[in-house]
Amino acid sequence: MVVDELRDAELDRLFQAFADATRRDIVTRVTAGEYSVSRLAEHYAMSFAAVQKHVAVLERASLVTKEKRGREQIVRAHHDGLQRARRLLDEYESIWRQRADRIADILAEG
Amino acid sequence: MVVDELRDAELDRLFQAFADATRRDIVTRVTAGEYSVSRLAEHYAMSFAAVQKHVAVLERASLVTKEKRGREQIVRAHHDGLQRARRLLDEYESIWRQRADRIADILAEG
DNA sequence: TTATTCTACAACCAAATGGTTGTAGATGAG
DNA sequence: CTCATCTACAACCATTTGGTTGTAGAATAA
Repeated sequence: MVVDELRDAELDRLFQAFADATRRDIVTRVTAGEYSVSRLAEHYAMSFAAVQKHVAVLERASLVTKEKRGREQIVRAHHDGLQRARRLLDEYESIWRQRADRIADILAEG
Repeated sequence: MVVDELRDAELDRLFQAFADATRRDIVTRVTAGEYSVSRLAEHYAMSFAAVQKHVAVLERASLVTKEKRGREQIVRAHHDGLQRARRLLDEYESIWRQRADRIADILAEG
C-alpha cells in the first residue's frame, strides 16, 4: 500500500541518484567545493555529455544546483536532498531500535 | 576517479534497492516484524512474482534476509545494509558541515 | 491420497538507464 | 573578428529494470 505518491516519487529520484558511483563521487566533490561541469568531467573516464546527464539526475533529485557563471555552469551541493535521505534512514533506524528494545524487554521478562 | 569497486558495487545495490517505493515499504514492514513473501504480496497491487523479485533485490542489497519455515519463506530486516547507507550519508553530512564551518570562519574574519 | 498453498524460476515485454556521437549556440581569449 | 571553450540537446544503442504469465516442485491441510 503506497500512500504519498509525491513523496514516493521524490524519494525514488533521490535514492536512484545515489545508486551510481560516479554520481556519488560528484556529490562528494561538490559538497567539498565548487565545480563547473567540465571540471567535473575531467575526473571520469566518460564523455562530457555523460557527466552532464549525471549532473542532471542529481539536480532533479535536489542534491545539486547549477548556476550559470559566464560560459560555465557551476555545480553546487544542495543540502535538501541529502537531509531528506538521512531522515528516511533515521526513521527506519528508529523503528528498528524500538523493535530491538521491545524484543530485549520480552527476553528480559521471559 | 572511482576507487573502491567492491564498495561501489555494494552501494549501488544498496541505494538502488531504496529507489523503489514498494521496496521501501517492504523494508518498513519487515523492520517492524516478520512477513512471509506471500503475506507481503497481499499488500501490493502486483503479482506475487513481482514481489518476489523486489525481495530478491533487497536481499542482494543486504537489507533483508530470507529463512525457510515450512513451506513459507520468512523475510526479516537485516540491519547491515541500512547501517552502511546511513554511514555514507553521515560522511557527506560531515564533509558538508566542515565546509559550512570553514565558510562561516572566513565570513567572520572578513 | 488429493487438493491447496507457498515458492522458485523461466520467458517475455515495455520502459528506463547509462553510455555514445554529432550538431549547434554562447561566452571568453587573443 | 576569429578561435577555442563550455554547455545544451538530439539521436541512437545495449543493458537493466519492473512488470507480466505460465510451469513446476515442496509442504501443509482435508
